[in-house]
Amino acid sequence: MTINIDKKQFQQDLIGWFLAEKRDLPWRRTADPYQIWISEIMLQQTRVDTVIPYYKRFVEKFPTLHDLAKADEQVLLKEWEGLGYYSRARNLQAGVKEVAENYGGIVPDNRKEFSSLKGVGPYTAGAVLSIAYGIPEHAVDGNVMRVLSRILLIEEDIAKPKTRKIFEEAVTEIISHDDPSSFNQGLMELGALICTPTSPKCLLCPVREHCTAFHEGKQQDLPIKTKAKKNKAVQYAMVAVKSVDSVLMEQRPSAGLLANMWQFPMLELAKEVLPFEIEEELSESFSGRVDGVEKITSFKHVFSHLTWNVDGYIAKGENLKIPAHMKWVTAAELDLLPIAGPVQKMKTALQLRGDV
DNA sequence: AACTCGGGGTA
DNA sequence: TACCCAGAGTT
Repeated sequence: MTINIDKKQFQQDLIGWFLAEKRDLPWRRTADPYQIWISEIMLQQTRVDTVIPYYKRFVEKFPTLHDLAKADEQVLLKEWEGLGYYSRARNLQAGVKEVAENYGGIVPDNRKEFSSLKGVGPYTAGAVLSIAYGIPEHAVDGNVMRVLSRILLIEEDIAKPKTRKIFEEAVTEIISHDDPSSFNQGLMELGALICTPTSPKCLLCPVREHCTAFHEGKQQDLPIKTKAKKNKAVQYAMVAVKSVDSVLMEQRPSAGLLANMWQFPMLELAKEVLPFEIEEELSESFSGRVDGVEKITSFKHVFSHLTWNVDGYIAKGENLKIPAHMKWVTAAELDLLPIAGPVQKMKTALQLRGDV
């Protein structure tokens, strides 16, 4: 594509603004490629304000690459609990382990090697390489596509995968080779603070004079993005089966939604059911006796692509034959298991009743 | 290319 | 509600 801006002047205006106005974020206080890597993984599809406390706890718990490489996965997932997209945590550890074993513990400083690691895609590779190593690599995220779609008046649909390549080529063309880190971060900072999705603050924009959309009054119409399809709903029963001093928990499969996270045993339901039907279903699946089933709560949990409608039950179980992915835990042990949002809602309901 | 994968802030 | 967020992996 043809780029009709004054590159040098644009770089100077953008970087000058960034250096003067950048937010004081915890990952901007380190030069450690490992810690910058962590921040970029956490920031995927996740807001800065959400990440900050997780990042601080995480680097305190796993200060070096080797600390994370040797960490227990349950402990790792517990640190990630509530942040979402849990495969990020497991992929990050897989990548870190590979660096420890195959790269002498040194994070690779080139795109080919670094982006071969688990969880490191085109954006994260460019972000870490430019920020940690000062290498002029593109780092195109949602902010960058929005900002550049306006500045360069790019009207391709940013929801389409191949559109990202257009922006990568554009960044490669205009990136500063003197300060690639500030250039890439400047584009993202601009997207976060000034060139926002709705109501961009053009009158405060340091690169307004370079912006084609602003000159043509089209900043509100960009970027072009087609709509995502909406999600589906699924009905579940979530059952806290209690014995004398423990409750039954099950671990989810190692792949798919909430992989390896724990939950109270769940039954997918075709329709609304009565408590005695829950009782029959559970007694049969455990070849034992489950009784006293009582509904204690009901809630909805919305994921990005599906919705869980959950009825929460409590029950008593004796002499159950439980499968390998389940175990009985005490209240103290329960607090150590990584659980996702819907399970946390159930746990809270149980705690309010004094049941766990 | 389309789908999967969380959770929360915001208009 | 619907959209968006410092995206990547799988199919």
